[in-house]
Amino acid sequence: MAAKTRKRQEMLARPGLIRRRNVAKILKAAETVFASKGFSGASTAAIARLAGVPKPNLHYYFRTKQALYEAVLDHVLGMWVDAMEELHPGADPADALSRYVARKIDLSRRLPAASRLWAMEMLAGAPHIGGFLRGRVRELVAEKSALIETWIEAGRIAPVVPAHLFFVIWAATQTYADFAVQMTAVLNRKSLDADFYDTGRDTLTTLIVNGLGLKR
Amino acid sequence: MAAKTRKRQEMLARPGLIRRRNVAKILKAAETVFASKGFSGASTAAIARLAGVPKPNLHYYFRTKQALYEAVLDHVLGMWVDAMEELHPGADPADALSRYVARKIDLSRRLPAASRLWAMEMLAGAPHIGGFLRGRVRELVAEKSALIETWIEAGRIAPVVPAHLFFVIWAATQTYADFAVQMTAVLNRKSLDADFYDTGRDTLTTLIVNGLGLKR
DNA sequence: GCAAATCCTGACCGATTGATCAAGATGCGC
DNA sequence: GCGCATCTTGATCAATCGGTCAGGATTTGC
Repeated sequence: MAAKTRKRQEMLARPGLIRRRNVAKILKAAETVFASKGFSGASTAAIARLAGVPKPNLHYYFRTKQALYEAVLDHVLGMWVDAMEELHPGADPADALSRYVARKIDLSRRLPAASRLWAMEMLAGAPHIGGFLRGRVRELVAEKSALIETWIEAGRIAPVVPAHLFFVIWAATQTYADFAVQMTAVLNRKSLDADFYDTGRDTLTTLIVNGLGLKR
Repeated sequence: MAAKTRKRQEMLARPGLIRRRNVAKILKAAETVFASKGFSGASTAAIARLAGVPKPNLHYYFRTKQALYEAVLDHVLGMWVDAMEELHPGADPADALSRYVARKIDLSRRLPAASRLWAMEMLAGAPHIGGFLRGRVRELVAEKSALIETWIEAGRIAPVVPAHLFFVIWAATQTYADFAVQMTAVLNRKSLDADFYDTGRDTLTTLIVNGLGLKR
């Protein structure tokens, strides 16, 4: 039964050195272009140019612009969700929140395009990930909100509406990727170094930890 | 010398009831479309359709897409800058910061498209407002940062890097416009009512005021 | 009420869009 | 090194893009 020849779609997904290298190049370029121009504003020609491949070659690996976009999104959504696992039962509230903030800001520094693509999707009205938001993310937020509530009931942190706490954390960490251009412009810097992000992390952590009545 | 007929450009800027009404319709539609699709992704046809005017009519009032975009931006940039005036010497730190947060969140509720357009510009790399950021905004931030510093030196608020405090405030207030779609999806709500924004305002205000060692 | 200025719009333009295809080039299993 | 699968690419497609224009309709100033 282990057929020698599989279906077309599966074959296209099979390893193959050339394939993997080209797909990686295209995905990376696509993430950058989609993140700065949005889905409608991005052109497959621009992506192909940045990836260093002819346009028909891009369509050889990804049939449609939509398929390419969804492939890029998959990667981004995964990382976004995974980061929330820093908040888990048994962790010390101040520790867990600090770790989550640190991890989110680290993502903003190392992979800013991912954060920007997420933001771009939201600005566009989340037309491609509505189901994901109403499914996986909603469950995740419900679960983590319940955890925060237990901390509050146990008197370990000050009362707060968990969802809004998350909104603040998400916004204030992702801003270090999404609004990096504004930061460099306003501060008159050529680029943002590690110290800069560390200061951001410390500022936000202090506000949250002190704000929730915790001591560091 | 007060010529009866002025230059073409000035005449085009003259009042006129029909003109004002149509320009307003187009600007409003343009703000919405640019905010969700970005400059490159927005089509003049889509803007004209939403505004309820034929496409050539749109080009009658705004020669180019670029000119229309800049007209929309003007409006947005002005509001963004004005809000910062809540932070002024002589104000009580807790009061001033609370007011600024409240005003910014109020903007996010009442005029979300403006905030989204600002965010869209940043994601695109601020290609149209780089000069504005490095000029007016940089001055403004320097001025307000100096004010924060005086509060710190006077022992009225805990030490903090002013710029990063601003980054947190900007992000956590604008997120109520930029990421509203995510919020409705995650919380399973059809729309976000006034109570929702008030809770957000209170959450953020508490975090900042407590976080900076102030009592409410 | 009559000009002149303003406003409106169908038709149209070249450029760019996402996507396709045939045919050739290259890589790889055996 | 043969043969098949994979990869590459120039040429090309219809659709949409931003923008123009002529000329008719309407408003406005006097």
